[in-house]
Amino acid sequence: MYFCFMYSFTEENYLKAIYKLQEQSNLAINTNAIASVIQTKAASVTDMVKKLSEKKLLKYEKYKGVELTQLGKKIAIDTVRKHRLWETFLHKKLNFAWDEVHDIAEQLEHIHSHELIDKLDEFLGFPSHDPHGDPIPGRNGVIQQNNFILLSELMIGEAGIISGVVNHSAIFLKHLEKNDLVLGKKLLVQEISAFDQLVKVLIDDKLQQQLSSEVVRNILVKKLTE
Amino acid sequence: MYFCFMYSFTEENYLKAIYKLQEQSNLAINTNAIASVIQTKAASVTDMVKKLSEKKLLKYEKYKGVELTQLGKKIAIDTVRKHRLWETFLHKKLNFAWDEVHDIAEQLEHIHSHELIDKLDEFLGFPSHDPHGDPIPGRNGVIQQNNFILLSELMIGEAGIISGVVNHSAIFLKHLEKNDLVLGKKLLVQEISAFDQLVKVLIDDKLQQQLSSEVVRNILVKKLTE
DNA sequence: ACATATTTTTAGACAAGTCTAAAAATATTT
DNA sequence: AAATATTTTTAGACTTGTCTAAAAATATGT
Repeated sequence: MYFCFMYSFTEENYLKAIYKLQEQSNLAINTNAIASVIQTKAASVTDMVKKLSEKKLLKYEKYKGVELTQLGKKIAIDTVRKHRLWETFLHKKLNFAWDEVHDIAEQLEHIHSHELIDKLDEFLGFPSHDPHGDPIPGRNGVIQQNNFILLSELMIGEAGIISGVVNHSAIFLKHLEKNDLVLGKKLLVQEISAFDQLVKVLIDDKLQQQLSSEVVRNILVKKLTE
Repeated sequence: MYFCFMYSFTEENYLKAIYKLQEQSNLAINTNAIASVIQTKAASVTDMVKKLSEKKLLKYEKYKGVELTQLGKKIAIDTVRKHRLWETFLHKKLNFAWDEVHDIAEQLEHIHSHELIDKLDEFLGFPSHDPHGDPIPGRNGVIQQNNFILLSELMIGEAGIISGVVNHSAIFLKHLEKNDLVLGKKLLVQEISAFDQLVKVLIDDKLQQQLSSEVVRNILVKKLTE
């Protein structure tokens, strides 16, 4: 069992941001990248990173970038778990739209109580994914990896179930919702225009629709194999 | 509609504390009283009270004490509303015991989202009271006053329904729960010892029990009139 | 390899909120 | 009404987290 200190709102946000960057690529994580995720300045990141390093939450070498320690990663994943469970609560129980849950969950994820989050998990029926299709880490910190692929990777004649999104912005999510492109829908790729790359899909074997390449590059599907 | 600034965690706590003191008595609210509720020092209270005064949340005259403005009172009541709704959620939906909900609700009450709190209210079925029997302010800020009386005020032969508590400490609440003295139970006063003031009550027409004067002075009941 | 551009860090300042210790005001006692 | 006790405020310092502007280090172009 790791020592259960209490980390601040800000510390948790830095750890979450660094974790996110670490998952996204194997490149060294530099100050500017963190600053852009956190919406702050590089100088502030340097200060904070030094403090986190002293607390053994990450390894930091001047001018070389940072890397989370086991402990830092555990806190980050814990915060992601809380975020995604709260998002699920807001969507499933309080009927918030999937584009409205993120900002409120950003606040809720910093409530400190292991018991609370475990009881919330149970109340929600131990959900495996949040409203955007992202996997919810277990209380042991294990994240079940998705094997979703981009809708843009499907060939003509192939089908998939909408299972997640790459772009999480409210404007994109609202756009999908308006076009009936929500989690669980079945999509069959019928045609890809050689001229403008528009993709003609059949939604749930009923409705035909044209999707822009911007859209198909941001939808994740579980490929159906007949 | 009042101007919807964002108040800090700390500001909300000060306003809540002052509101609580204002409800408890009509005496001027002095720095030390606030310090003791907030668990801080009088000097810190002076500093904060000046800032709140500049923000028009309260009226402050040096050495004379403070008084909430309309706006300050509105924020305070709003915070109480959030606190009690979250307590209700934790108890009713997540099955926390009534002595466990306070500390978590102290954190949750500072989440900023009117939409969240209104949807939570709806999800809970617009509850009128929290798990300790305290009334939940409406979204308009109106608090329905209870007409509960102390169990110690009942005469021999009179009966009441347990409807609230005066002492909110976890140790007292745990004690009540262990003795089956929870909200909704019917109590009939059968005997009051002239010697040691122990009160013999009949719980739900079944179980007889002796209650200390410390206990009967901290239970609120709705008097039953036959 | 040298000059230039970019990134990162340092230095010093600021805001919120807290503290201790001392000074000022108020309250109480005689 | 003077002396004492209590309460409240001020002054200056500290912490967390942020910022700007300048300095130092690293990366890039030719």
